[in-house]
Amino acid sequence: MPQHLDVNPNISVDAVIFGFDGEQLKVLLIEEKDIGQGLLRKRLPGDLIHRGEGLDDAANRVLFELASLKDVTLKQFHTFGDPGRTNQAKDRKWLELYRTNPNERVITVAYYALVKMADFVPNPASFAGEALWLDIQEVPELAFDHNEIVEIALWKLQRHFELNKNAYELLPPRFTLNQLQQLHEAITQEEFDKRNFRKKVVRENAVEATEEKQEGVLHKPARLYRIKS
Amino acid sequence: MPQHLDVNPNISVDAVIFGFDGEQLKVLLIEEKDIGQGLLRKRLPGDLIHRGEGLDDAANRVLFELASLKDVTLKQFHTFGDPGRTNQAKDRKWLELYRTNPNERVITVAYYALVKMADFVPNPASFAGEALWLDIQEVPELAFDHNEIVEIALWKLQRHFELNKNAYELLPPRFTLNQLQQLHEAITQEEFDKRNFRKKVVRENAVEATEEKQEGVLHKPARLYRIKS
DNA sequence: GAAGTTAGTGTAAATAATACACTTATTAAT
DNA sequence: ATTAATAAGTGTATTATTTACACTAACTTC
Repeated sequence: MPQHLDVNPNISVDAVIFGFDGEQLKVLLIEEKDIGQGLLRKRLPGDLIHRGEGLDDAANRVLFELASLKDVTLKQFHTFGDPGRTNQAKDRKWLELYRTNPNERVITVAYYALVKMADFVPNPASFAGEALWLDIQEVPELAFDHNEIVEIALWKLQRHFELNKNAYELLPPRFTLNQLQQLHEAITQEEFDKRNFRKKVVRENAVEATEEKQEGVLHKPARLYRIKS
Repeated sequence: MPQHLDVNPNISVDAVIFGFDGEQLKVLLIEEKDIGQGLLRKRLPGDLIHRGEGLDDAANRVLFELASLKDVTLKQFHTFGDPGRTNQAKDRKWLELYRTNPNERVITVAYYALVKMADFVPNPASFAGEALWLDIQEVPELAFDHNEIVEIALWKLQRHFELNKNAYELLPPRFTLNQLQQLHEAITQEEFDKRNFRKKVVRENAVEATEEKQEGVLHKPARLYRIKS
């Protein structure tokens, strides 16, 4: 992470990117390269903002730089500003290595987004390390307060998911109603009745059936649906 | 507004405080003293944060300093960080007078809260100016991007009002069902049917009738209710 | 053709939402 | 005392939404 001269040392942005692999809700993390200091930790994609850079712009820039993701609809959901949030012992070494002033207090404006996992092309040659998807259930200890940020992002996502029609971001262009249901279940952490779920989908009138069917499955193939334009 | 040495010049907090007078939703604004420079403008209560001060703490401090309000449940709702948000011509003079570095870019973390208007004791002797309630419909042009901040605060309030059971913050300890209805109408900007509204209130089971009645009204007096403990 | 697997479908009951009009209790004026 | 004015308080029928629940159909592999 090169240090720009025109960086604002007190303000960063972080992004919690959710993906869905058909079964589990995933979150995109950056695993830093081991630079021979016993430093190998995972964190959210994020960085200090530049002077004169808008917050949304910074979030989009960072996401592109660290994960080659573009044109993602990011939603700002909370700003984390506890004065001790970057003062834990586990983060000390990293700060000393990468920050010109490791004691500077940093607040971070956090965003979340839903993306189709297929849109994400991992970029292992990045200077910052490797980006990877992890199951939301299996997120290890992260840098700084990033575990808390993920938790709150998930909570906000669950809270706003019904209203938020861009849920389809997470699905391929053609999908089965079961995939749609599994997505809802993965996000809300609830189970729904198949028939009732389908009734609701029909009522909401946002998807339409195609003539296509699943192929290569070892059971009755499901009809494929798409989003109504 | 005295300038502390230990201020963070890039980060502020602002608070949108909603009150209800029985008819209209109000917002609490600070009207600055005319210091003989043709400067007499209204703004939200807010200020730069101190170094090492948490965001929530800063919001509570500012609210106490500017409006003597204490123990208010503040909800952080958005962070405004457009690089041009403090660069409008209308704000130039003020920045030059009050800020050691008027060109510094400032992001602001915004909070909102609902308060009983009776809890607010105006504090006209404040160095910063006078605090006053204005109808949400009649908010004039404010400093910086504060009109936008009020608008978004209102939108969030409307969005989260149903869920948010602390609506009763805005009512006196004993209230009529009509007052409760008017409050809902003031916030949602919709009208409800009296009978249906009462049915819903009964279903939600959050209030109970007392033996007391309104006094001194020139019509059938309404029964007074209170929040169930 | 049998076994295994997921797809796909309907109905009844309970709850919630909506639309709508008259009587009652109080005060002020005569 | 009577009346006028005002907001309080109350019920019912209709429609929409939510919930609970079990069997047959289509495809693959052996």
